[in-house]
Amino acid sequence: METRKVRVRFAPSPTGPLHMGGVRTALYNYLFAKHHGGDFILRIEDTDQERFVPGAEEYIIEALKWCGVVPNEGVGFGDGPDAPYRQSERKPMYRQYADQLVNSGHAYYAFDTTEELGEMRKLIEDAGGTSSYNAITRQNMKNSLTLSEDEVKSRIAAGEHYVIRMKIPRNEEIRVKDLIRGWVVVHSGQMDDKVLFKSDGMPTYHLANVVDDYTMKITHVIRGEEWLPSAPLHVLLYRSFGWEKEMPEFAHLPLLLRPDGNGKLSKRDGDRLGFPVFPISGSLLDVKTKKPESFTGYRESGYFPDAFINMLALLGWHSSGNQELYTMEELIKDFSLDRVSKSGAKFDPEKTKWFNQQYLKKRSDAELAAIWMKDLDSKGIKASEDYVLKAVHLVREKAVFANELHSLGHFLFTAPDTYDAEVIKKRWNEKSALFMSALKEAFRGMTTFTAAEAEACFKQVAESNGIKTGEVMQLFRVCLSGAAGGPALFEMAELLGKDETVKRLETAAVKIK
RNA sequence: GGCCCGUUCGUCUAGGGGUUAGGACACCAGAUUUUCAUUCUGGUAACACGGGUUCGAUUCCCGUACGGGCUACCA
Repeated sequence: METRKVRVRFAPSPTGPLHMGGVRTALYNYLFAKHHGGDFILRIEDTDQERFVPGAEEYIIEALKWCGVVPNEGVGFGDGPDAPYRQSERKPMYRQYADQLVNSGHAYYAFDTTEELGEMRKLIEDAGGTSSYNAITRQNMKNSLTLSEDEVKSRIAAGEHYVIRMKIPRNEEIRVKDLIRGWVVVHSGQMDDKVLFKSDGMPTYHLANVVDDYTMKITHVIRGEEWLPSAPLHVLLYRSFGWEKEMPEFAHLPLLLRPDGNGKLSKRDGDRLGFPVFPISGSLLDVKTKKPESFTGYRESGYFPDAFINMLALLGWHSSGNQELYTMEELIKDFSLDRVSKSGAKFDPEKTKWFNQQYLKKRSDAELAAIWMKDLDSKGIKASEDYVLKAVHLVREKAVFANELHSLGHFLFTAPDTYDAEVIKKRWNEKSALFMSALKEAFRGMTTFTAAEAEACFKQVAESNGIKTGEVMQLFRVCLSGAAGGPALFEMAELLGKDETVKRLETAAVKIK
């Protein structure tokens, strides 16, 4: 029965940085589209010029690119048959649809001022009523249902501000079929006459979203659960337009919740608990205060995009098996909306780190070396590719993030200037100092200096000095690296090379007192 | 307040009328490792509650509680 080509859209509004919940919505749309060989469209919903944030759109585009969730049509990704994809650029087309609804009796003009609306709401609230502008209350307001045709005309002619409201039927059950939750039924008496067309000449989300989805031939609307309450209105809109046959299917995704306590995940939680909430770092004006606010991203925190995506995919969706690690191809192959959970998912920063670690393990030495090399460059440290490659090999197993490679192995490039005080206090004495001196001389005399040879030499010197290797092993490590822990000791010595090892032992003998 | 949605280990989840309720993160213990990390092995830990339906409910139904979302000329 469903023969149309699958077309889905991600439709954020440019009011700030796209947060990870939005990325997940985009991802699920993308996976669904690709799974069905369909189209994934990016549409920018900028019908509210008050809340427009410069740069937000660019941020959204860059974020999607970094994540590899790439639309095949839409703002920033090339035009398709339904361009433009920015609602502000589609402005001229909405009015006719609003008029169509007025003419067919599904909508009406309303002239009430903000003050009048406020008064009405207060009255209803005091009386213990529920919804505000509805089949009952609209009879007492200033609109084309209560005013004479002539007065409506003259008000409009006089340039009075007005909006167009949906005329919600008085007594009907509105049924929405949600692919994740099943049928959701709402009584029209509980809905209110939402504004469809604003006095500034722009449509509201409700009108624009339905008109665009219809004209763009969207087959499935996959969006956050916060839209579920307005879904009945959208169904009514399709019906009023006579577009029921073309109405897309709906799927409302469970929300991403904060790790501790309850509630929707927000920027604040990230700041407070120390994890990124956004895909990439940046600074944009706050939609409310209009002041610049900077924020940290997964990219800058050292996460791999595929790890980030893998984690996000599993926050609200799971296949039937026990698989946790998925490539994008596997996600596309396995994804289905009927396996999306109904309940909100608390975000777990710890598991996100684990995902990154898994992906780091999959990276080759060369890939990690390239990242470390950049880091070294920025610090003005010169090193050969071959050397960095070997350094990666030594420290990679300790890393969760590629950007911590340097802190894990900085001593492979720069000699230590401080030494672990605890180890020195415990192990540095006359006897061990003597040993280090003997070791240094023994090393100096070696012609080749492999890890195995260095280790054999170390043991021999220990034996001839009547000292147990356990007593001086860690001390040797501290002399070389300054740190009590680190990579395999003799491997490290081999990489540093004989000369550097001897030199560091000399320096240590002088510096440690 | 009203409406809507939800509820399996601390967290993400699998499962489904009869199961030792499975996996993963985290945590704990042991093994390996000169250290740390890795790896391996093992362990603690869950069907919100109350009624039904049923021979039997964690699974189906209804309530309750709790949680969340929405309730703008915002999306």
